[in-house]
Amino acid sequence: MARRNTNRRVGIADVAEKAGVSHATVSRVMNGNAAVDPGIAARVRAAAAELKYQPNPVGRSLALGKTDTIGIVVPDLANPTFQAILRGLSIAAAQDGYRVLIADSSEVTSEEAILAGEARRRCDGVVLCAPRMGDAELEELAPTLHPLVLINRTTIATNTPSLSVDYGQGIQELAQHLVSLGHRRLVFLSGPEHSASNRQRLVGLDQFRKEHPEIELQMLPGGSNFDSGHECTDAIIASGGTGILAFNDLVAMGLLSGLHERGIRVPEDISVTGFDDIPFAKYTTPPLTTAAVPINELGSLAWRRMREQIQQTGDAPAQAQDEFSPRMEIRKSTAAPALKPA
Amino acid sequence: MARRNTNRRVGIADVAEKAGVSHATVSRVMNGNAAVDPGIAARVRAAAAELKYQPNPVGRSLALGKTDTIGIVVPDLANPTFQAILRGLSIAAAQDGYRVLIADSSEVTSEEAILAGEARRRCDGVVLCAPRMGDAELEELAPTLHPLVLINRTTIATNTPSLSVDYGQGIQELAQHLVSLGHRRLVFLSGPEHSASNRQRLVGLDQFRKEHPEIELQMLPGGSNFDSGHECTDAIIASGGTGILAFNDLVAMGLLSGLHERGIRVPEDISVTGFDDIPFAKYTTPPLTTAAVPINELGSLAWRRMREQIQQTGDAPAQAQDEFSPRMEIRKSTAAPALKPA
DNA sequence: AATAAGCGAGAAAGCGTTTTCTCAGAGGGT
DNA sequence: ACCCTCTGAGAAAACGCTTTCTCGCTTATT
Repeated sequence: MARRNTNRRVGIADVAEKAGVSHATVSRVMNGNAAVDPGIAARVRAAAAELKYQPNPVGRSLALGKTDTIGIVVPDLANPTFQAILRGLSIAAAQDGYRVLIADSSEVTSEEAILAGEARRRCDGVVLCAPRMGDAELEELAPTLHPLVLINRTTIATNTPSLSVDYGQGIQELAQHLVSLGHRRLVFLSGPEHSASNRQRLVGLDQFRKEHPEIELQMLPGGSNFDSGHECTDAIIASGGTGILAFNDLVAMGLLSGLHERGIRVPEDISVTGFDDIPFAKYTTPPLTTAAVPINELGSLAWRRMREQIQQTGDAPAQAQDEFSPRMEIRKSTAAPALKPA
Repeated sequence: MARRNTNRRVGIADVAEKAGVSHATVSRVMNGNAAVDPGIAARVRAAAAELKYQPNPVGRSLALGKTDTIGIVVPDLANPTFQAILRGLSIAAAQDGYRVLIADSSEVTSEEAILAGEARRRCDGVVLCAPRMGDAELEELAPTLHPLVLINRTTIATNTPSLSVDYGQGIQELAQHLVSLGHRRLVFLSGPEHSASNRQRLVGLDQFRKEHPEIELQMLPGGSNFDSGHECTDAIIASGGTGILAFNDLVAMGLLSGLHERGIRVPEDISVTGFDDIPFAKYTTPPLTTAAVPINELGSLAWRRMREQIQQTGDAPAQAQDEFSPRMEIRKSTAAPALKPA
């Protein structure tokens, strides 16, 4: 067996011995499950206090079949959006006595299922945040993860609660905003290939194209962070576009920085929009026009949906599908273009 | 006992039965600990694969006495500095097969010890990040947390590995920078009362005062986030200071925003400095002069120090005390004051 | 007063692993 | 041919807890 009971941490047996009762009774007192003689209960509590006894959560988890922990897997912990979700989730869960275990897939699609599975085995449930995996894989994985909440992704077959944002609508509104300012040549700096929210933006922009055939709209491959925005600077300049729709605020900020380095003024020469409205978006130079996603609510709502499943006594699921609409935040990074288009 | 073994997840017993061996043998095969007949091993592996067997980590943890998880407790998960540390820690730990459990004390000092204790019981070690608790309490708590790594805090009696930043030196350099620009009336917007790094800044500023008796240096109570910086705007204006040393970048950004609302120009009317150099500091309006802390290294180094303790076979500790010096980042939020002081 | 009912505490099983202990059988040495 | 050693697999204990089961004791009922 494992380590011999040399200088072991104080366990239930120690308390039982000190109080002169069986460990079953100690357990009963600590959990208040069954009726225990008040005198004995007091003796047990005194012994526990004196020994500073704290139940071992691992033993407890094994016996109870629950860990009071949920896992969250995110594609990139450096992204403020995911940080905010994590924070909201953690705080909400803590209020109900749950902890959160984190897993960062670092945008490595093939790792997601493994990380999620591992997390699920250690936890009572999993929040899968913006998974990059394919629909088929997700569909197959979802049931095995069961108390599962999806963020920025939905399943069809398996009825899993999900939280989503209407990125398609948001990007259309941003494009519309640029057009109404007078822009005629737009560029979309797309996000990670496997990002579902990126696909939603693309679908939204297709719709936009249909409604505005007169507007030129280019697509440029990008990424999801500062650096990818920064790296796109020259491609953006070469594109001749005057209204740039960045995949998110981070990309927009990287681009802002790159344009500044090249001496190109925003918004005088080029207008730039972000997406998400991360807390810093209003502090950029210039403050960023963006579509605000309620990132603070996302985390806490994810916990609520998770809790509903965990507490569920086993009957009707009634899985909620929550959808949020982004809210336009018009700031200083967008303005009418200086030159009339051809 | 707990739930009856109704439709249970597949366990080691199922694999054993399918392979026609005892579960002890299955365990041996899965862990490769003892010699097992190659034929039997193959049979076991086939059975495990067919049943998609994955060992239950909780049972494993109980038997092994380890969870392959470490905890981190931070005062505020909304702070990008702690987010960066968390991220660095998580990624580094993941590389060695460890996960991280998070606990956010929300700046409630009295919660820290409890959260840390709980985390320690569930995990193989704890990283205590910028704890706000008193020295006495920390000294007392440290041994009970044992595989422990401290960030922004040290212990004297108990020899615990710690990572610290020389905030005292950093704040002096920032003050010196303002003075060399011509500022004569400085204001320090102090941080959370119980923050050790705030105390270090105060000590550094005391030193600064001795070396520059001609400079007026006021202290104003503040906080550690956007809002506290924002709320201080009027007090800052009333102070008459021209060079403002904010507790950190977040406070500085809040102040920037407040000053902008009042129509006060930075750096023309007032110069502002931050601290930490969070990723967004270079994108503020104007870009923030600050003292850069190597936040990316902090997390990964914390893991290295933790791993050293976990792997330690029990002999000589040799606990490392790492100290970093902040690096000045002079940007656009500081400039020579417009008016000569009286 | 005798029996039923009820309360409460100990014994023991069970949660899912790992690991020691034990022992059967194979193989080699004398 | 016999005994000893060695390999390797099963039995069982251990990890630390919760909870069912069981049973002794007290109290109420007729």
